Amino acid sequence: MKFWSRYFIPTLKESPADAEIASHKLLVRAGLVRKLGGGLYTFLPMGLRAMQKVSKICREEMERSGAIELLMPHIHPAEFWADGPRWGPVREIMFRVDSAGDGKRGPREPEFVLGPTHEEVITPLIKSEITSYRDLPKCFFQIGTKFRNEIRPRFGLMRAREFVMMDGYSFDADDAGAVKSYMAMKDAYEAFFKRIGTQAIAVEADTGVMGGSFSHEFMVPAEVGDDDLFYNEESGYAANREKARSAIVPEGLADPAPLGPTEEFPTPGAVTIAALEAAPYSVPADKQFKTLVMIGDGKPFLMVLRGCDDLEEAKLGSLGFALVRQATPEEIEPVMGAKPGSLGTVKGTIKDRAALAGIFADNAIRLVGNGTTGANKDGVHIRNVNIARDLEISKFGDFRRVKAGEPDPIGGRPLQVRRGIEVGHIFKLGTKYSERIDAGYTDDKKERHLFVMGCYGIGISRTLQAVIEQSHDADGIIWPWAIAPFQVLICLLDPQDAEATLIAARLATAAEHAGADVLVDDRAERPGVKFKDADLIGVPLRITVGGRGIKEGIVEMKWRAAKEVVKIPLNDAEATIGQIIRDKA
RNA sequence: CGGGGUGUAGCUUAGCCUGGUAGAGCGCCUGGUUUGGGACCAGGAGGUCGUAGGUUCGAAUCCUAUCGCCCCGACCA
Repeated sequence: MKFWSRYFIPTLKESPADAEIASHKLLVRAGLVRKLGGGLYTFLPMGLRAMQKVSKICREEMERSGAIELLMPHIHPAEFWADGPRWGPVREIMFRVDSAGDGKRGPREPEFVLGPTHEEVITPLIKSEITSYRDLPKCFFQIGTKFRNEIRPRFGLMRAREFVMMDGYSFDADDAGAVKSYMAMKDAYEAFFKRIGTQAIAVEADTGVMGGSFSHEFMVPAEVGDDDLFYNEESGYAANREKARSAIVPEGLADPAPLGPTEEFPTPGAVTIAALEAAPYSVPADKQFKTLVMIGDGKPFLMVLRGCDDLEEAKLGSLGFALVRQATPEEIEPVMGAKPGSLGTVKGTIKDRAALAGIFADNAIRLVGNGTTGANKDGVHIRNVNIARDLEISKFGDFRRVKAGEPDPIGGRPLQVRRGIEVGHIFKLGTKYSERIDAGYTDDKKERHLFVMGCYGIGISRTLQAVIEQSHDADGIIWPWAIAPFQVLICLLDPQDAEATLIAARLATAAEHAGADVLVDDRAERPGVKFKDADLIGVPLRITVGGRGIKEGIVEMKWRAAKEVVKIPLNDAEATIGQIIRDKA
């Protein structure tokens, strides 16, 4: 039980100028956090209480799934990272630590780094400690601070430089075991998000820098999210933008019959899809071939899409290039023979075909018959272009960005789209990390195998903010019961009145015995101030004890999420409130 | 890192264009009146106007540099 007058809940009437989104404003206004610097936040008592509850539930669900908690150092010797598979892409976000502190030691390469994640630390550990199949499978996790020098910290705790994360790592003897571990984590995640009272959707995701064979992101739907998720509730399909597919190309689609021979026609100045759609050309975007020149590991390649489609760059990962970017106009002309706007892939029109690493095409262009594309001569296009007869494609694949309303790949139902906040991610890594340092075990036939790994993360501090983003109104936070810093607020309107104070104390004790965390607002403030603050800090259950009610022989009970006030007779208020709390927990 | 914005009291900000004693609201302190949805009156404390140069008789205001912060992009829990 805490008394507000002796506790520390610095609430603010106005939002800080640097907060943009509702949850960020409320974190500060409700006295949960204060900013130290960009992406660096102090957790004030209320924020810490909420976060500790999130951590506790996370820990319980991880342990229930069989995972084992440990704690690894935040400071890593740099050699654990140097030359590893992720050193290139990840080093930019790693904080470097100079142990001497005088700038003289290791100025070129850091001696230590602050851990952004722990694959590089746990894999060597397990390599030396687990050598037999008898000790597998194992799944470890920890909950602690992570450091990432984000290029652009954003939205308070949403993308911070220092944040609290649960990270887990599974080690299995074979692929089937790894899939089992992965599914166990998926279940644990779902249980966790359910318990903290938030809606999180598991979506298929791109593996990105982590590598690995497949992964799911857990997204909290919110307008301010940084990712789009495509889903259909009936079919159960859900994927993020990078990964989302749609069934717009029917199975066994026959190529349309050619109308006639290809034919060049002049299109002076028409260098965009839109320009060709307009008069006098009037070629619909979905009858155009769009040819993009990309550079993969220094070598140009072509990507052909429908005019109406956009390239999803994350999907280029399947082509096997380490680094992909768009080509510059200067790079394009010598290869293609024309400037962007008149490019195409009709056989024989590319100036320097040998320079290309490949000509790739999105499956959806198979919907285009008798289409139009650039002639690789400035100001000239070609019509009546048909894929099989006229184009040279080295590989088809799914490279386009899906659009809302397209049929989902499972049942063909329309895809819906929402913004979401990524709060958790699970990866089936395979042997990427174990292979690098030869981490493995011996099986019952004395044969050596590599560990098959998985890794798992939940952004604890980010989840806290995502919950607020999802659960608030114009007056403040509406905490889910399970993670509220306090579940019950005894709003003592007359702290100078002995009778009221006594009643408040009795109710607070009863609530506490029933299992709730109780805050008593005993401040010498006017009722209006107390009610406004109560709404702002979002305590789920408010009990108001005041002179007016006492005269009437009642106290008032109000749920933060509800409108109506319930009057409870004084004589059995303790029992009633205790029962309500026990029912809730 | 590219583009845009912004820095004035603990917080929110006006003043800047057109240079001339730095102003308000909230919060805080004192006294009084109030007391069921952010009270009122009176008095008070609190500011090297981000920092460093420059222009000028004179700079919060104009110029240059620099730093911090915020927003959009690529990346992530």
